[in-house]
Amino acid sequence: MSVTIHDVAHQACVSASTVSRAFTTPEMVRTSTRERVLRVADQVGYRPNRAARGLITGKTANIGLIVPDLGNPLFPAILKGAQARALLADHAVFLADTDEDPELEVSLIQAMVKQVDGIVLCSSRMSEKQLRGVLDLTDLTFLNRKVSGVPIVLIDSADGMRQAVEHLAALGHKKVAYLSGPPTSWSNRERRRGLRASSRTTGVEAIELGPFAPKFEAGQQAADLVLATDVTAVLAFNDLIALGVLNRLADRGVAVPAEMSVIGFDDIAFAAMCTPPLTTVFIPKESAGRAAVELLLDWLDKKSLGHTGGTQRTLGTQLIVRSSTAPPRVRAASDGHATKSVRQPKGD
Amino acid sequence: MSVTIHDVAHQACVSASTVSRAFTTPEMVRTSTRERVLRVADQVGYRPNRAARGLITGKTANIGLIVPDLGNPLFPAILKGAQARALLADHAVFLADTDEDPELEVSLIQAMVKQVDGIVLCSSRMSEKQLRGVLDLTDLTFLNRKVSGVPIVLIDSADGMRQAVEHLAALGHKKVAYLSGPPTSWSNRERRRGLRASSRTTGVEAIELGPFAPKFEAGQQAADLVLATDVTAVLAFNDLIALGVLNRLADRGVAVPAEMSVIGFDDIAFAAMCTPPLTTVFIPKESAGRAAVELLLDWLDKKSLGHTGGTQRTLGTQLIVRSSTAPPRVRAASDGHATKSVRQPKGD
DNA sequence: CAAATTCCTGCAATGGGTTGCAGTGTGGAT
DNA sequence: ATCCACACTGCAACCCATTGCAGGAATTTG
Repeated sequence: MSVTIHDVAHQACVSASTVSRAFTTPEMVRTSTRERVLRVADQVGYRPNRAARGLITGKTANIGLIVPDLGNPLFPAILKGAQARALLADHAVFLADTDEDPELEVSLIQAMVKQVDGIVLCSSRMSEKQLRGVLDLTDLTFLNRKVSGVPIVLIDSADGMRQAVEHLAALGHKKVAYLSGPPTSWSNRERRRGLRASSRTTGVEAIELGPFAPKFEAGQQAADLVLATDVTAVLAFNDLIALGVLNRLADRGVAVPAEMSVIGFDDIAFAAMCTPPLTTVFIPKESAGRAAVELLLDWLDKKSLGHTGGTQRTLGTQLIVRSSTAPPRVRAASDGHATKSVRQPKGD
Repeated sequence: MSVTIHDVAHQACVSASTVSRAFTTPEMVRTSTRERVLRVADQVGYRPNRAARGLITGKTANIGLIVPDLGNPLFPAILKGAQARALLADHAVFLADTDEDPELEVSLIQAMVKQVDGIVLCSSRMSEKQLRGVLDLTDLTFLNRKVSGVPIVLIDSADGMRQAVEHLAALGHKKVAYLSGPPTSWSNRERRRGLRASSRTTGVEAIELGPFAPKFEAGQQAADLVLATDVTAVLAFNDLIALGVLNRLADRGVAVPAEMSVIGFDDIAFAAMCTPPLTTVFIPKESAGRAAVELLLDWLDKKSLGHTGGTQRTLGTQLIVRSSTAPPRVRAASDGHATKSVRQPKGD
């Protein structure tokens, strides 16, 4: 059936051990022998069976990746970065979509455990208790969730929010609404934190609406709630919600940005494609995916060398100003109310 | 480290064989013994190592899934369906993104082969020659590519094109442009075929532009080419291109649908969210993903029973009329030029 | 009561590859 | 010529689980 190490060994008139060494520890094999072995292996199309190798080495060269919803373009983008980085390290990736279900998340982790060296959890929806239950099953790395003792990649959402609020303040907005995301989301907590902080420093009054599911439809729903208030700008938990707001606002005949400014989060591809193009906080999605895989791989290396201690990497954000934000319609003439310092953005 | 079958065996005072049988062939084990074993297994958190099992059974309970570009929302949607279906059958999925590179596709297949029971290839970009090289490596199932002797899932793009052209004809369009996709894409060939056929039956003149990459930016580029012609409607290879056209048309001050009608393909989520909402040909993305996995799994079952013969499943499409299509501005009064029969659409 | 079943369980081989240890052969030093 | 170190290579055990086969106990049959 499949060509094994023994077939190659036989063809090349050496033992299986030698073939194995020719691949894994080439310096232990005489040059002439190694070349012959590799030539034969190439001819017969031999490729080592990773599962079998993993059985004995304890390393599978696979990693798992778990996301809440592939329907949110944020995750395919992260996934793309993660997969590319894994490929660089010659690792394959197992993918699972939990459909926002924490229990399914747990059981998918359990199912994966034996086939991977570690798992990257994106925006995990697990409860603290569930989380503790899986923490020692394998090596976990979290993206956008704060967990101590393990590698984590965080996105500085609070700073993104600062940029967004300062932008609105500079335009002259006095009162804005935040459309809150899932309560269990760390990103949402950070964005709220950033909102409160920059609300204080800029003097912009902020109210909170929600929570809303991170979906387009929830944004449509939210738009009407926003219109029932007297805010002149709205900050959405993510672009999907912001796009929904834009859509519903258009239906209601509210001009964006003339009558209402809208800001999203994530900078998914379509934020730039809609009308008006959405002002949004860019998140380095592929970088984050890459970083998470990198941290996981580093962690595995370090662990095998006896080191410990969690690693953390924080990625910056960048407000992308497009056409969904403008000064509020009713506004005093330029009164110098803009923020004192528009600080330099961090790099990606 | 990890808990093995022997740990359970020891704890339950039986042999490893018995533990194994308690899981795989319960009826061979006395009820009392089985219950004790399962209880112990549960207590110590034993989960069979699938890689080890696969080594001896020849089945890994994993499948691979390869897509050209996760950045195109079509593929995450397919992926989501595929993963859900695989989960039903208790299979895990390996994911790989080829970044539209056929050579990478080949090597990713090779890397996966030993760890999966079969692979689903979505819109494979491989040449015929490359394809033949990998066909006997493992069990392959194709989505949107015609290959003989293996299971395939096809989407009836030609019929989708018919619906689109008849729609335009009914609106009174006389001359339309098709923005061609990747030359190696089977879907593109089908759409062209459907175009030519329905061009004949409806009397609508069709010109072809391109080929274009299936990306937003290519659509922006295409829009100007379209404006240089005298067509009143444009059919894009996919929604990404259509959205790009919409975007550029808006920039050029061309009103859609008043001055130009635009139709896309795929019905990605954002087709409904943009302005104007895009008329597009719906493709059952998740169903297609599910179907591909189902066919692959069936095929593997059948094969182990000695059956052969490729299976094929064709999925229907459905034109979704939104607001990017309308009668052409300059048009004779209702002249009965509409198609004779607007046939019933096929189900998903 | 002995013999034949039936039922359950354990032994040992198996799958594909890795690795500690021992054995072979070569060349250099004495 | 003898001894030794060193570089290669092969043997066999091992990773974890499955499965054909055989043995032992319990039950049925004659």
